[in-house]
Amino acid sequence: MKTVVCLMGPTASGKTDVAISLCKRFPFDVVSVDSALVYRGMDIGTAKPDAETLRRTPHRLIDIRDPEESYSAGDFVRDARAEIDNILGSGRIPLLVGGTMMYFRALTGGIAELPAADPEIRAMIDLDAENLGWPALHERLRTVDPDAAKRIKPNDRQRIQRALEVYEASGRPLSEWQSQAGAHRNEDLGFVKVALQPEPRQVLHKRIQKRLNFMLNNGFLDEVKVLYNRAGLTSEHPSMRSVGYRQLWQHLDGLTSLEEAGRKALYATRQLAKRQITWLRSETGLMSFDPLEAGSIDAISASLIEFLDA
RNA sequence: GGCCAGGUAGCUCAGUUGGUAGAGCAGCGGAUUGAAAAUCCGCGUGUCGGUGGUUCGAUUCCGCCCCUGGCCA
Repeated sequence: MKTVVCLMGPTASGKTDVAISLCKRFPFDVVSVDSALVYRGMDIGTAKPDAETLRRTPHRLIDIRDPEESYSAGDFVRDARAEIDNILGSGRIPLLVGGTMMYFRALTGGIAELPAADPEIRAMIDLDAENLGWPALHERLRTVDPDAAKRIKPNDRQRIQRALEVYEASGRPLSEWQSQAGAHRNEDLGFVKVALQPEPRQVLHKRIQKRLNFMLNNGFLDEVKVLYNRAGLTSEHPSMRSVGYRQLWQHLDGLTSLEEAGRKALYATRQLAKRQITWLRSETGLMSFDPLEAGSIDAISASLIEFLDA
């Protein structure tokens, strides 16, 4: 069984620094697990490692999409598996680093084979939702896929839409697809999971604030302006719904002051961190470390050596 | 100094014809199967500025005091 190391943690927990340190001690090659770092031209607001860092410590699955394109958990599982095989094939060890917990979950726990997203079907569902409201579409879902309707809340537009989309695209309910024995389980890989969890929460909040201020003082708004001025890009694109970008876009739309946009971006980042921490709590077999504690790198290294020798 | 408005949750505010109070935001907990930095679900955290009075009972009515903002001096 081949070992793959996962380094997970909430935003601003210092994952990149830890990854770089670990790369100096082990024959690791880094794969990014981040739904926002995949986009080109989104550098400052995503806290993407800078060019010099990437030159010294290459990260795979960064800058692989245009912001007008979308990327999905399914795409990630396919891409990540290819990169992992690549790294293993060269005799090195994959280090998966990131904060997109659903990507980790999909990779390590498997993800069902499903029809891909279909923009036309989504547009039609959006139109229906505008006329009827999401709870009505939830009722529609109940008739075609009662199991999914039971699971999905009447206001959860994204999941209602996805479930209806799958049914309309394939004629089979989402629940049926998902109950098929999990494809892409990657059971031939041994995932070693390391989590970075700074304590207490307030410390993470301070780091988030400091980092956001730094971004705003170092060209974040200009970066968003460039994206804002692109003819084909809208606030509806998944890339532009990212934390920070969304709020600054609203400011450029004249809906909020810059100050308010900054405040809202701060709130959104904290809430993101909270959701990431919730994912981590439900993760099993995790080795947790506080990255802000002295000697944490040594502690992580010591724990990893056991697994890497085996 | 005088007059007026206000002082209620971390913030912005609502409210109680007298029976110790509730929204939004923030925060906290949870869910999470091709948009996941997304999308949802749940939870009110409080000397109602202070003090004295009236009252069975005062955050609410009255007096005094303190604080903030505005107007007049």
